[in-house]
Amino acid sequence: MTNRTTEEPAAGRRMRPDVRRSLDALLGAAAEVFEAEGVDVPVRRITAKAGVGAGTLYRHFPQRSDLITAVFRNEVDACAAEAPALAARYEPLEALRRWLYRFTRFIAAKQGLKAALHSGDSAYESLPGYFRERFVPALTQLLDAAAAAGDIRSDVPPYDLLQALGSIIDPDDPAYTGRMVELIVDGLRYRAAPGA
Amino acid sequence: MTNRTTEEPAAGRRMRPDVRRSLDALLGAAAEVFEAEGVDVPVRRITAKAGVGAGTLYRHFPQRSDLITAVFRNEVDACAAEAPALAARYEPLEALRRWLYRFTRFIAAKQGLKAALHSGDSAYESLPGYFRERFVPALTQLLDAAAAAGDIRSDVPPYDLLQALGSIIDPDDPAYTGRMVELIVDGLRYRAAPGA
DNA sequence: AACAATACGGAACACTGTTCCGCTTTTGCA
DNA sequence: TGCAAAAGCGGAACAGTGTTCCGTATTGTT
Repeated sequence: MTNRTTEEPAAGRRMRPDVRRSLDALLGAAAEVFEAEGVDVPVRRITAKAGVGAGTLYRHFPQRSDLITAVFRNEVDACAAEAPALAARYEPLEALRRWLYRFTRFIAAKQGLKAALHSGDSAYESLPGYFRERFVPALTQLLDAAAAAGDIRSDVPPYDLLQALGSIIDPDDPAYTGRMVELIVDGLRYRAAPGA
Repeated sequence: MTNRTTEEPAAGRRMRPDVRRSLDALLGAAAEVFEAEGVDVPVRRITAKAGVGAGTLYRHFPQRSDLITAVFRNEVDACAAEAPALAARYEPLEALRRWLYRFTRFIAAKQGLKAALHSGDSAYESLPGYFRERFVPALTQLLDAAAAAGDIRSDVPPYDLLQALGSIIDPDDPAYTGRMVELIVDGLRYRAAPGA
């Protein structure tokens, strides 16, 4: 895997080769280190692995969260993209349930990501924005379909659910996480408008 | 308020007066600083306010969480103690709902406490233990009563609920928090065993 | 080939939590 | 009461963090 960065050459200008090298090295190193040790890893470990100075990292990623979103962008998109696929293959309620599981597994797999999302630390400020932007439309589609089918209520804001599930998730206890997904789905079903 | 520490003189021995002085100063300073700036405040701020050295703090509270539990002990107990009171005054389901609100408000009021509870940081290890020990019995009573009345299902572990609510709470958005409490209560009602 | 613009590396800084130790206070005992 | 031993104290010192800054190296342009 050549690991080319997806970063756009700002304003049409070609990217300097040394910039591309550092960027690729940083993203590659960060991906490996995040996977192994979580997103809370010290910056020095990333720069060392990338063979790059601290200044280089901060010029490209002024906020820590910029690096994280860059690293996880593809996987976030993939998770969001599964919503339409599930909606096509399953009944509305079942599609919703499956995607919620998929979502929890995604967050749980990224060590420390959950804490970063909800830390309130200003270094992670831009992180929820990207997640919201991608996941809300995906979930909205599933909720609308299930509500139209009369399976669930329609007055719960999608972002509420993402926020709530994203907080609840315990990466070390998938069984507990699963029980809570079911409990919340049941909560959605409690006041379903019958028929469609 | 004289702010005498509640710490027991270990093994019956009387407490040295200088120990009592440092302990009281630390607990008083920590309480004020936690209130104003949250539990994540640097230790130096606490020791400075208490007029005490760092060594003194660490001898009395080897873990950061020891200081936090000591400071919040009374309030935790007060919150737990409201469960029986509510159970006596309201219908089972209403008592449960009210206590859950009370619980969320308690956690939300303590800046940074929520993050500390779920941070996974070893410095906060002993924190969930105390909370669990106090809150689980309180909540169990309410859940059992509501289940016996046929209002809610009976297969949800109390600690699951505490954990889930404790994570969901957003101190800056009480409305959202309230919606989630209601959603979870509805989830509990969805599979209620009818009658009692 | 020479120059300007850009980016690089890593030392330096500021701020954490935590440990360690010389000194002071208190206690127990004669 | 006087005095040695024990216990506790304060704060300097250490280690590890994120972040900035700047002299040097690389690249694009003429």
